[in-house]
This record gives sequence, C-alpha cells and structure tokens, in this order.
Amino acid sequence: MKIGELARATGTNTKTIRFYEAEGLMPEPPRTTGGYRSYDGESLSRLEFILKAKRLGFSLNEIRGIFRLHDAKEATCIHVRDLLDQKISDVEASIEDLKALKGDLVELREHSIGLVDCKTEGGEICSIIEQSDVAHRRTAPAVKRPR
Amino acid sequence: MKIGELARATGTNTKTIRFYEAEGLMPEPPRTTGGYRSYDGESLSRLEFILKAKRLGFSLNEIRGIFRLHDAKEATCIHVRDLLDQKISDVEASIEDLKALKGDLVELREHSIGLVDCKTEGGEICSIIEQSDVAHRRTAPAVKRPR
DNA sequence: CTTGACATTCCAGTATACTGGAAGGTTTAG
DNA sequence: CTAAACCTTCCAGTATACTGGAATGTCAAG
Repeated sequence: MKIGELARATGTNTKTIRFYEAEGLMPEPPRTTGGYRSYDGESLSRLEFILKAKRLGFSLNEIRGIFRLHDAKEATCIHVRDLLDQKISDVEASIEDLKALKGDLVELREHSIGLVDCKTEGGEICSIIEQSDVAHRRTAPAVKRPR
Repeated sequence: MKIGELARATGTNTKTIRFYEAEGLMPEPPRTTGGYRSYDGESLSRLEFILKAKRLGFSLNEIRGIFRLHDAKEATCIHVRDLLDQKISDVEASIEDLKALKGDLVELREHSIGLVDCKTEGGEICSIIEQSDVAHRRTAPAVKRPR
C-alpha cells in the first residue's frame, strides 16, 4: 500500500502522513525499490487510531504518550482512562467558562440595544466594550468556528 | 509615561505593548530625547480597550477591525454589535460541540470500567479508543486548561 | 563616575497541526 | 517514448499571541 492509497483509505492526505512519521507517531515504513513508502495493515490501524483519538480531542502529544506505552509493551488502558478523566474534567470546565463568557456577551449585547451610536466623544472607541466590566474575567478561550 | 509604567498600569508587560505596536494595534508614540516611548492617557485607554476586548474573546484581528473603523472616524457600535452577535452564536455552538464531546468521552469512560487490561492482542493499541465509534464526530476542539 | 533599573532594536523561538511549493525521481498506460 | 499520475526530500509558511535573549543605550541616585 503506497502513501496515497493509505491517505485515501483513511480520509487524510500524504502530507499529513509524512508529518506524523516525522513526529514519531507513525513508524518508518519499509520502502519499495523505487524508494516509495510501503504500508501494511498495521500502519493502517495505527493511522486510524491516531485519527480516532484526534476526533476525541486528544492532542498529537497525548497520542504520542499512548504510543510510547504501547511500543514499550506496557498496558495503555490505565493511562488512557486517566487521560479520559482528565479530558472530561477539562471539557466540563471549558463548558462552564463558555457559559460565563456567553452571559457576559449577552449582557453586553442587551446593553448595546439602547445605543444608537457611540461616536467617539472624548477619546471613546466603542462604549459597548468600554463600559463593560470584565475585570473579573480571565482571557476568554478561542471560539473560532470552522466554516 | 514610559512603557514600563504603562505596562504596570495595565497589568501587561513591555514586550506585549511593543508587540501590539508592531501589529498596528497601538499607535507609535512620541519619543523622549533618549529615544524612549512616551505614552499619554489616550494610549492608556487604547491599551485598556484592547485588554477588555481580549477578555471578551475578541482576537487581535477583530480588535484591529474595530480600530480601523474608529481611526477612519466611522461609528464602531454597529460593527461591534455584529461581532457580538457572531461571537455569541459561536460560543453557543462551541458549548454544544463540547457537550457532545463530553457525552462521547463519558460513554467511553463508562465502557472502559469493565476492561482490566487491553494488552495488545493482535495489533491492538488501546481498545477503549479503538472500540469507540467516533466516525460521526468532527475533530474535537482544543480544551487545554490553563494551569 | 559608577551602578542599577530601565529602555532600545532585532532576531529567533514557543506551541499546535499541518500546508505549500520547488525540484526532481518512479511507474504505468498508450 | 512520452505523458500523467504519483512519489521523494527539503525548506518555508500559515495562524495566534506572544516570549526570550543578545547587544547596546539612557537616566537617576549616590
């Protein structure tokens, strides 16, 4: 199986697979006489594993950690269970943060209904934001939505 | 006001202020004879504005957009209101994503209680993750928590 | 005059996860 | 034989928001 086939089989692309190899997530596969990477079913499983774990919100670094145990032939389940617990509590905390942020934003939005214009009087930039009292907030998390 | 004082007054640091200047968020201030940046109250307001907006989850790029209007002497409130609406719906969508992710993770966690060990039998890496059916999920958002 | 705190510029690095492109080699069909 | 499709390496760039450090200059106190 060449790299392009593996890419198609997993819904990734060749760049990403080579990147994972360079990052030590995928093992270096044997090569054909022409120098092409030649993958087997194990590579396919490994790549599928990476993609599943990523979908669950594991970082490449966390995935690397799982593989380190696996490649040292140690049991990974206990470790993964811990990661899972950690991730669940991180996700819960993130949800709470976002709810608090949403509260602040909605309040600001409601407050801004009355303002027809906040045209720069005396050095103001935008009274909606300037009049917000967000000293209690930590910097909000990124919420960029994929298009 | 020198850069260090401005930093102290706002709870930032000098590196960040110079960075904002390089990014076009802070104007280039006048210099003392010695070449030191010399800030006034307007700079202070501007920096405070940046920090408030950031706390509300606006990116530097979005803040730049607000300033572009302001510096062109156009009303910023309508624009900010739109940003606010956008951000609110982004935050709502993020919350929903995270709830779905949490559901998946909790399910996996519960499923994993029964497993004493998933020691590598026949090429398995970790059955907790491998047996998860996450084809329906898009890649989960980052949930790294600041320590 | 010296010392220390503060300032300057400039370049480079951090973290994350890739992506783009150049320049070239291999394989397969026609 | 040639053209297309696919592969190779290597370097650099994307986005975000800074941070670190070197080498050097300024200023006020003692």
